[in-house]
Order: sequence, then C-alpha cells, then structure tokens
Amino acid sequence: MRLLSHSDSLLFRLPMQNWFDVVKKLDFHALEAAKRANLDTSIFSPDVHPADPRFGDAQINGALPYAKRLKTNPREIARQLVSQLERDTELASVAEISIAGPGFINLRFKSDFFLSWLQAFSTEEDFQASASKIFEGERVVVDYGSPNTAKQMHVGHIRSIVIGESICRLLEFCGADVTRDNHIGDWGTPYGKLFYAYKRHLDESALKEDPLGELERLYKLGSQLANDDDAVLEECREELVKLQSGESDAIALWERVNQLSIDGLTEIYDLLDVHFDHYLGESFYRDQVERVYDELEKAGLAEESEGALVVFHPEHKRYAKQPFIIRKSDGASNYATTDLATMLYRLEHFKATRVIIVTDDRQKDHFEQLDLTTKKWFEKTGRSRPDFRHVMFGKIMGDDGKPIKSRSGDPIRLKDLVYESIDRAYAIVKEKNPHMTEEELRQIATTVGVSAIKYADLSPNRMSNYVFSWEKLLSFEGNTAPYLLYAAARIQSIFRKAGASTKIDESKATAFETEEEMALARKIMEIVGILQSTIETLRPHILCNYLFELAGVFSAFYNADKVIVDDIGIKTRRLILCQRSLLVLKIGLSLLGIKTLDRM
RNA sequence: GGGGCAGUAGCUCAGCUGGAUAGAGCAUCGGAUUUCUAAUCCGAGGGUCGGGGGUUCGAGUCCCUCCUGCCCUGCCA
Repeated sequence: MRLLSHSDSLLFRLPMQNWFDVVKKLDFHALEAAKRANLDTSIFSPDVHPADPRFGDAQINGALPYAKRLKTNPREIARQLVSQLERDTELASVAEISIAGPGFINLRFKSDFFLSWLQAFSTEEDFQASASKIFEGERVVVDYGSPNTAKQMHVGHIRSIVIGESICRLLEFCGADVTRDNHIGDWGTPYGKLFYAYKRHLDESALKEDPLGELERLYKLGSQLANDDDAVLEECREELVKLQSGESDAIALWERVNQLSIDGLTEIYDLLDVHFDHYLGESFYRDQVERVYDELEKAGLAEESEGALVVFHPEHKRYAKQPFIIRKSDGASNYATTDLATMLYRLEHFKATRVIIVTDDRQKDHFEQLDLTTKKWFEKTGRSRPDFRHVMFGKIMGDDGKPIKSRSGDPIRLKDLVYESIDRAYAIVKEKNPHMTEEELRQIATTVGVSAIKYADLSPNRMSNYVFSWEKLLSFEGNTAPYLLYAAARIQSIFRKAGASTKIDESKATAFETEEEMALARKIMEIVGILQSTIETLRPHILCNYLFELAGVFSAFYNADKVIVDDIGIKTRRLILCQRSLLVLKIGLSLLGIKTLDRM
C-alpha cells in the first residue's frame, strides 16, 4: 500500500479537475463572493489576471472599476470581497488572500496546490480535454500556401505556409475538423507565354532535375521573347486562347505543367512537414463563374458599372464607392469571381462552418469585400453563412527596410533558404557532437534547420512586418527554435540518466520548496491561458513567447536544482517538473508545426 | 483625398479585455562549469513608450490632433 502524502488526500484531490483553468475558476469564486457581499453583479466583473510573482500568483482587480462606477472607496469593496473569499473553504484551502494598494486582491497559492495541479493534469489528453470543446463539431477550411504554379516559391511564401499550418494544428487541437486547401494560382495569362517557350525551348533533363526551375525559366524566356517581338506576343495569345477554349492539346499540356508544379511544390512542403488535403486552385473554379454572376445579379447585389459587373456596399463608408469587381469590362472573370465561387464550394461541398484564408495584409480590402458580399449573397439565397476570418501577416523586410530581395534583385528562393538553414545547422550540430553518426547528424540538422526557419516566422506578431536576417534566423541563442529544442533535449537526457521512463511513481513527491521549483510550476500552469489567447486571436507568436519563457524558467531551474538526487521526495517532484515541462514544450512546439528531438 | 497597419533600450521585438517599479533576446561589461547536455545560467548598465492634448484612482494600452514610414484605394492576385 502506498503512502498518502498530504496533497494526496481525497478531500484535496477531488475538486482539482475544476482547477485546470485557474483564472476561470477564480473568476467563478470571485463572482460568488461578490454575490454574498451584496455587490451589484450586473456591474461587477472579477477581472482575474495572472499576477506578477512579486505580488502573488493571481490577482482580482474587479473592485477598482466597480468602486469607480459607484463612486465609492475601492479598498472598502476589496475588503468586503476578501472577507467573503476567506469564508470560501475551497479557495481558502489552496490560496492566501490579501489586499494591496488601492484595492488589488492578491492570491498566493500554497506550495502543495502546485503539486496537486501538476499531478492532476499530466498528459496531453488532460491538456486537450478542455480545449477540444472549443471547436467541437466545427468544419473548418483553411486556405493557405497559395503559390502560383510553374514558378519557384520564394521567401514571400513562407509566412502563409508556416502560419497556416500552425493555425490548422491549433484548430485541430481545439476539436475542429480541418481541411487544408491550397488555393494555387494555376490559371491565367502567364500560360500563353509559358506554352510558347515550352514548345520551342524545353530542356527535358532540366525539367526532370528541377521542374519548377525549368518552368520558371521557360516563362521568363517566353515573356522576354514576347516583349521583344510582336509576332511572338501574338503566338502567345493564341496559346492562351487555345487553353481557355479547352482545346485538348492545350489542356493536356496545362495538366502536365500543373502536375509537375504540384510535384515540385510538394517536395518543399514535405521538407517543411506540411501536407495539404486539396489543391483546388483557380482553374478548379473556372466553370463556376457563370453561376456567381447569375446569383449575384438575381439577388440584386451586382450591377453594371463602367462596363464591369460590380458589387457596392452602400452601408459601408468605403465600399459604398469602392467597387468589388466580379467581372471585368472585357467579360473575363478575376480573383474576386473565383473567390466567391470558392466560398460557395466550401459551403456546399465541405459543409464548412468556418473558412480561414491566410495571406499577406495587402489583400485586406479584397477579403473584407469578399466577406461582405458573401454574407449578403448567402443570406439572400437562404444558405448558412460560414464564419470567415482573414488571417493576415506583414512583409518580410531586408536590413535596408525594404521587402527582402537577394543580392541580384531576384526574390530569395524558398528552397535555397531552407537548405541553407539545414546546412548551417549541420555544421553547428557536428561541431557540438563530433562522434555522432552521419545519419543522426543529418536528421538532427534537418529538424533544427527547418524549425529555425519556421520559428523565425511564427515568433513575431504576424500583423507587423519583420526584419529578416540570416544571423537571427539561424542563431542558436535567444528566442529561437534551437533554444527550445535544446531545452527539450536536455530534459530527455535527464530521464536517460535517471534510468527512469517518463512514467514515474509520482505519489512519492514532496511539495515544492525552492524558488526555481515554484517558478517553473507556475509557468507550466500558464499554458492553459496561453492556448486560449493564441486560439482566440490566431496569433501563434503568443505561444512562441510563452514557450521561450518556459524554456528559460526551466533552464534556470536546471542550473539551480539538481534533479537526480538521493532524496526520493525531492527527486520525484523534480522529475514531475521535468516531465511536465517536456510535455508542454512538445505540445506547444507541435502546435507550431515543430518536431522535438531526443538529443541534439 | 479616403482608409488600414506600424513607431517601445544601440539593434530585433514582447507587453493579454486600462492595473502596481514598462520586459526579453542580441550587443557591451562582470560572474558561475570536479555537475543531469555551458547550444546554459546569474548579475550590471542602457527608456521623454514618435510629439502634444484629453478621459480617471491609474494610460505603452482608450479618445482627439500632429509628425514619420509602409500598404490598399475600378478592371493584378
């Protein structure tokens, strides 16, 4: 029979499940206290925050705005609340309560509360249990990546891929059924020029070697030849007409180019561990544009203006005058048309309850107009209206403050970027681990290099432009993926050294004592709120920031407190901290699309 | 002209619905290693939060105004 530690008593353990989200739980208790104190709960909001460790673990600030509304003394309100909170036996058993300043209520959890919390929530399933309800039953189509075909991807494509993938994983973690759809640019005017050059100047071996590179070369060549010679330009036009009119040879060639393109794209996506369910690009919707014109005209939303078919939104201060052009004056469809058709398809075919599109912020107006138009269209036709979110991001800048370009003035190829990162990672890993096998070196370098690229893109706020620098991207210090991977690898190492698996007899643990133990426990618990705000805002940098802090607090703990010690109580509780730190790092990194390593 | 985003330490950036003395990393300087991975940790210096006004117990955060940069603004995506 195992011994019961004081934190193991049934009385204490039973309610722990409700404490997973500490802020939410405190909010509830504070509101109950407010009722008992006869405060007007239509006005009072507890306003619970995680606190600066100097003051405690959490604070309830609601007394101040409440007193302001009623023009009374905030400290008096706080005093009334505290006297009720102290009568709350569940709360009083886990925390010490005090008043500070003008009426802040500070709570400091008792040491064994941290241990009980960590013991109650110990697996990925435990962490996912509450999150998985957020988007339960939701079908979400996430549209990201979206490069043009027959071209190499460049550095400008990385943010959509990396942010989009992270958002997919976050949504799945929250219980959503996610469809990853790559809305490729596989239709349009460039194909005339490409086909002209393809038929005359194709280098078969180059095409086999590097399909996207060769197709891009051919497009540029065709473009240049057409530019120099009007006769060539005319032939390019004819190629395009053949394609658009569905001539079988042209379609066959287009299909071949498209397949080569997708194969080329997939090579890099595989490297980045990003896998799409569909590649439903612009071409897929080309036969559906008539339906869009018809429905929008019948619904009275679209009108002729300057020869084009457009949608105005009279209620909107800007889009009352700024048209959403859905058919050009030459009769051709455009981006707006296919995006509308895409919305319809996602509703009808995927039964989407939500649609998320991940692009740069220059397309903000376009997607606002798309959303307004879709809402009215679907409403008038009696359809359900999926919730639409445009997840946008800023540009990647060079150190000259302008959008990033390579020295030659061309965009930096994404492939080159990723492989250079892997190569640099390889050199560093090899230097640190001279005796590692070649295979292991390669594998670690790939993970480190790819992670570094991804993390550099995820850690800044996606809304702002960020400055690209090789040094920062590939740095192994500071808020970077390698720093996080290293922290995780060190924890794995502890378990190897301890000869213990991650499953340990946790009942032997004693309550935390050292400052570093407490700080780490506190930090681990913060993951709950962090996941919520990351998901609410769809801003992965919030999670990045947190993981960096967690790794830092862990490292401080690691340096201060030895884990493998003789005292079984101390050793066990420290192993618990290690195991949970590793768990949270793994969950967090996987939600960012980053794999962890056992050693590095 | 209209609209959007941004301006925080020398550099790159955090700062959650307004909360206590504005924080990291890099760089600089000073420490820690017979040790579970030093790819680490601890400490120091470094700020008119673009300027000015306002709202209030309290403003980097909200409102107004001005300055600066970038982006969008009818037939590109």
